[in-house]
Amino acid sequence: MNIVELARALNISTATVSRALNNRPEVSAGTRRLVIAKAQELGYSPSASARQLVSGRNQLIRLECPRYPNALSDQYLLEVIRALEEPLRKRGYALIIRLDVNADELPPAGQHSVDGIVIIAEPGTTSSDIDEAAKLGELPVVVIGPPESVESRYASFVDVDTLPGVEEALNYLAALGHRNVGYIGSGYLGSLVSAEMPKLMASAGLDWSPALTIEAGVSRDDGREAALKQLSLKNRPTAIFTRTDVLAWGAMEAANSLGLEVPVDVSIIGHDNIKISSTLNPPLTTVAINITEVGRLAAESLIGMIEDHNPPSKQSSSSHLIIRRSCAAPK
Amino acid sequence: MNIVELARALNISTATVSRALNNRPEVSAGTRRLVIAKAQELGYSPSASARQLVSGRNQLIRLECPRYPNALSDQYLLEVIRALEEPLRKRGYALIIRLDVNADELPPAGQHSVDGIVIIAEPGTTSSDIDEAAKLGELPVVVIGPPESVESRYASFVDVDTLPGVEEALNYLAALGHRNVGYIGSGYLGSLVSAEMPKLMASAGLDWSPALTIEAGVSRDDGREAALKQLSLKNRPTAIFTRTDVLAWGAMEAANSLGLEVPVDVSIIGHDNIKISSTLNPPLTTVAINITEVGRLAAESLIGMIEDHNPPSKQSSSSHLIIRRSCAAPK
DNA sequence: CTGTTAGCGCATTCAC
DNA sequence: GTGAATGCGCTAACAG
Repeated sequence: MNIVELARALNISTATVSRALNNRPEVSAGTRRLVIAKAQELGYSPSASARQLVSGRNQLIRLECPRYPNALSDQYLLEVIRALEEPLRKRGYALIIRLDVNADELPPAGQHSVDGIVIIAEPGTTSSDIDEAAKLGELPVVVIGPPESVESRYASFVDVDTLPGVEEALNYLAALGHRNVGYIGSGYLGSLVSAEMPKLMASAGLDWSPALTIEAGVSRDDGREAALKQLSLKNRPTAIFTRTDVLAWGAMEAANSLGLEVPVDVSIIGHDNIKISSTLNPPLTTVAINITEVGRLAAESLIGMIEDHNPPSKQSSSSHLIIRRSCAAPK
Repeated sequence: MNIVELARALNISTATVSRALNNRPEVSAGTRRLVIAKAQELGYSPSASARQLVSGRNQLIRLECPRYPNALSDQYLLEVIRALEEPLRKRGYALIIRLDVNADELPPAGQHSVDGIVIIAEPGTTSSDIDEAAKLGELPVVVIGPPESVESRYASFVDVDTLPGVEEALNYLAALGHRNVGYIGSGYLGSLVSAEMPKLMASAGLDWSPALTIEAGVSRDDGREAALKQLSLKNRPTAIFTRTDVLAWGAMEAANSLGLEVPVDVSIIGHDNIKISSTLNPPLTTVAINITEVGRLAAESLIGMIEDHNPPSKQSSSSHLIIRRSCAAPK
């Protein structure tokens, strides 16, 4: 069933059918109703490729994901995929997934053409990666969660403004009576949170010290090792804030292995509110980012760039503290 | 840069260019080299939609994933995606992801046309779902991990032959000296493993009893509850075999909460070898399925159906036991 | 082995 | 407000 058959069944021209189906203003309401009804009746569905051939668009979005090093980041990745896929699908776009992208294996041919690209940034993502993907503005691109240093005039950015949630977390710790709080970072170069930590801790009324700051990495093991170091200090922290829930999980294990009970002996706060965090023992108090919102913002800005030629934008999705049971007043 | 410009730059016809680029036999080797070199030089990449319009193919594969209920199944899902995407990409196919498919929201229009479909089966998948997706044989379909009862003449199937690994696991338990072994199933209706369990246990020399068999579900909580029941029995099992690692994880928690130490007081064997299983405490002995192989088999059979019109096939990827530290001789 | 040509299904001019 | 005609880039027949 193609547009010609549809038009013939209606005794009108293909041009009118096309206009009716594409919500063009130059068609009478009556004709449009007829066309739509008949299309439904006959089960007509337009050929994406023919449309693309003539219009240049193909309703395809590519998602580029870096290789993350461990299980839980994978889960986070899947949530992002979900959060993106749904709004895009509702707008008629399909998501092509490209996992584990390596710059070295990009056969310029063989690339499917797409209407836009979503790039999930990783620590190694650079500004020129972005510019290249955007082909200097020819192709709409939105970047999710870029490192601070990454910029591009050609792409939209959706980042996660973690600061409000982090502030909330530190204030909460201070309110519980903590002073001596450790920080375990994820090792992102130039991470805003890490950079701001001294200031943030100070304004929450906490003591910050370099000895209690470790840029660990992203895995549970990284978190465990870092926490092990901090908790073995003679002036050990009464609470630990970690840059990710995965690190927090590792920190919990470290505490347990040292015979310390969470939250009685040490409080732990994570960041990301990944699914598993509520099932840890004890359930992890954590800074929640709204991944669904991230996906929605990314999808909307991308569609805006594609359909309305919106200029690149910068948006943030915010964060807040979710209090569960991994924090208590210090002994 | 399109095929016409490329042809003009070479002073040959577009037909020859097309043939050279598509590895057709009717082209001289010299011409082919020239064409390929020039194409690279000029950065020519063919338009997928133009190609699809005339050839009917578009090098697109759709992956349909059901909504899984918990975090770890998500991780398993992502591994499958990885395992599929890589071989497909190498063959020039792109993967469209469709998450959380619900039968109720399939607008027949708006579906992107694809060359083939991969369906990850869930407990609720039925034979007619498959037939429908395959459009009675018009569209190549491969189903990964179907429930036993699902069949279709129109689709290929890749399932995970878990039996060898399960046998290995039970024999291992028997060799350690266990007799009284609990089984926690995932609740799949008509699951082969569950159905075969009495026989499998018997042939391993273990005692099977209905009281020690629970079809729990898929979540960690399900596993914990089921194990709690089994371990509270007065004649409690000295070992538990679970249908998934997630269930095993829950079972470990149950044991711990009862003051039982794994593996000293109770041995636990899981199934799936998901990433996290090696990081549990103790590291989980488990039956490993080869997800990468599953993805490869699925990709290959799908491409075979598409490109060589192979008939639907049935394949299995096998399994084997990975011994870590969650099992010991019974006290 | 290579060239010529005819569409694939659609959106879009330009007429009317 | 509608119809006729054109061409997007490519592959497949058919000729040579």
